[in-house]
Amino acid sequence: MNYIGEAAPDCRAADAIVAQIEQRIAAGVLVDASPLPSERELMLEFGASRTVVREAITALSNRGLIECKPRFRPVVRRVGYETLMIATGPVIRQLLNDPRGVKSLYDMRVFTERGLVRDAALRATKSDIQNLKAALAANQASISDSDEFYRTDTAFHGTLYQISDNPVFPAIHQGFFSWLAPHWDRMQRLPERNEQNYLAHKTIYEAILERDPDAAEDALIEHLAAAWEFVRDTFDWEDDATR
Amino acid sequence: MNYIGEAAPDCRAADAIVAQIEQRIAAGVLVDASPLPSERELMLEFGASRTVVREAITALSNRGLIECKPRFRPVVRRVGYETLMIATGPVIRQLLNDPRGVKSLYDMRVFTERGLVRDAALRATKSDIQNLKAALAANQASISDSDEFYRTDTAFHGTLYQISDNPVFPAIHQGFFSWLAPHWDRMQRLPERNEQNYLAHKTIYEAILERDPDAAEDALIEHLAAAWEFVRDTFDWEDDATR
DNA sequence: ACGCTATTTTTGTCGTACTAAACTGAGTGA
DNA sequence: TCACTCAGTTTAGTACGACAAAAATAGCGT
Repeated sequence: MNYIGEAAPDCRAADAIVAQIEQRIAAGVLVDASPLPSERELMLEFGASRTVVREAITALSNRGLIECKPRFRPVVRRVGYETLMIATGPVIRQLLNDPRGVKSLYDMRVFTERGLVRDAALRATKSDIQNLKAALAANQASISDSDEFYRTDTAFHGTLYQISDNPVFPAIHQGFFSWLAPHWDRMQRLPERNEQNYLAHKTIYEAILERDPDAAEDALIEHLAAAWEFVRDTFDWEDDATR
Repeated sequence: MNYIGEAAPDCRAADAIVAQIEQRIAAGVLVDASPLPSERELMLEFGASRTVVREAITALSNRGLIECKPRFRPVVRRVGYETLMIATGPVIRQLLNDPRGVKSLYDMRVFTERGLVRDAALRATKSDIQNLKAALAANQASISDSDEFYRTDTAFHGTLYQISDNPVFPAIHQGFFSWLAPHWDRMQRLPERNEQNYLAHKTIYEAILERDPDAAEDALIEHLAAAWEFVRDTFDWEDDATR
């Protein structure tokens, strides 16, 4: 069995072109945000037919390395960790068709944030804490406006993802947010629930302030468990534990 | 701004076909491991040219929803969490061109396993512990055979990923393993290092046995930090902190 | 120098054709 | 009867040409 991300020994002509272009993007020959050469140029350059060139382009597009607007030139996009989320998007959407997929993903989120708040409690800098405080204040200020509260809620959690200096985390936050959003949009939002969530955030914040990772983790678990109860009702899962 | 995993209002004909086929796979009309209809059939069915059909097929292939061997019929593959890793593979490879990418990913692994060992210490069942014990024994038995040790080492960590009942974790383990493997292959392996790693595994195991999450986490951190020191040397990073 | 229009590219899609490989079934031999 | 071989058929991979529509560009007029 091969590795997961492998390429079989190139049998398709397009794969070779894909590899070449990938390399050029990595090497910086093709600069970020600049358009790809036209298909004809690529044909000449690689000595392939337009069919193959176009196939390569779609492949690169699906991999998230270039951005293809319908009738425009493809644009090179230097890969960042957001690109990961683009590539995973379609698959995730498939997985979320099954409510269990939503649960699994949500559990992943809980797992991640548990680790994050622990780390925050242990290693948050002054500036981190200031950011958290600001996010919390914004959160409190918007309790009565459910839409705005949703945004500041997300932002508060996002701040947690930024405390770690690992650039992967903000991308993951973006991913969780956009994947789970459709399900959260269906949840009814009420000021009293907002209040409850705000208080949970506050508890987490204070635990971080007191450098108490266990308390922070417990508060987060309780917070997200409560939130899950709100969301689970929006599913029309027919409780088919069989399938 | 759109969601991350969205599809723009279909302007490309292929996208419509992709969506249709995606839906059929999700609905179970196209069964797992069964071949896709031939391109001609799809042409007739969707009233599109072969070009478009083929484009849709490559897209599905890149998304990991079907498996395309060079001259064979594409095979439907019901998406699981491994599919995620397939989709992310190419992007990850790009990110790993930069040593900082390797570091970020490795840190993600450390972060993940820290949470996993904590959970294991708190919630591992008898059967989990038995699995860990077996993995540890296999690990010990292969200290002198570096190749075999590498396998059992990976398996030991993999056991940690399986303790959580979340199916995402085993997939993540597969991902970490295959992405980081190329770098680890370059690391020289010596029996004494194997011994050292085995002892670290044993410490982790014992901490889990004693239901001590902090000790387990600390042992894991130390273990992976030491392993990182071994790997970092294999990079030819010119210490360009500028870029 | 600026805005509008006409011309040229370029992309998206279609059709056809040809090659080589995989699939199918009939026929042959043990 | 079964397995095996070999031709014929189907299909994927690739190439070439064509055309409409949209974008990019050049040219024109003011």
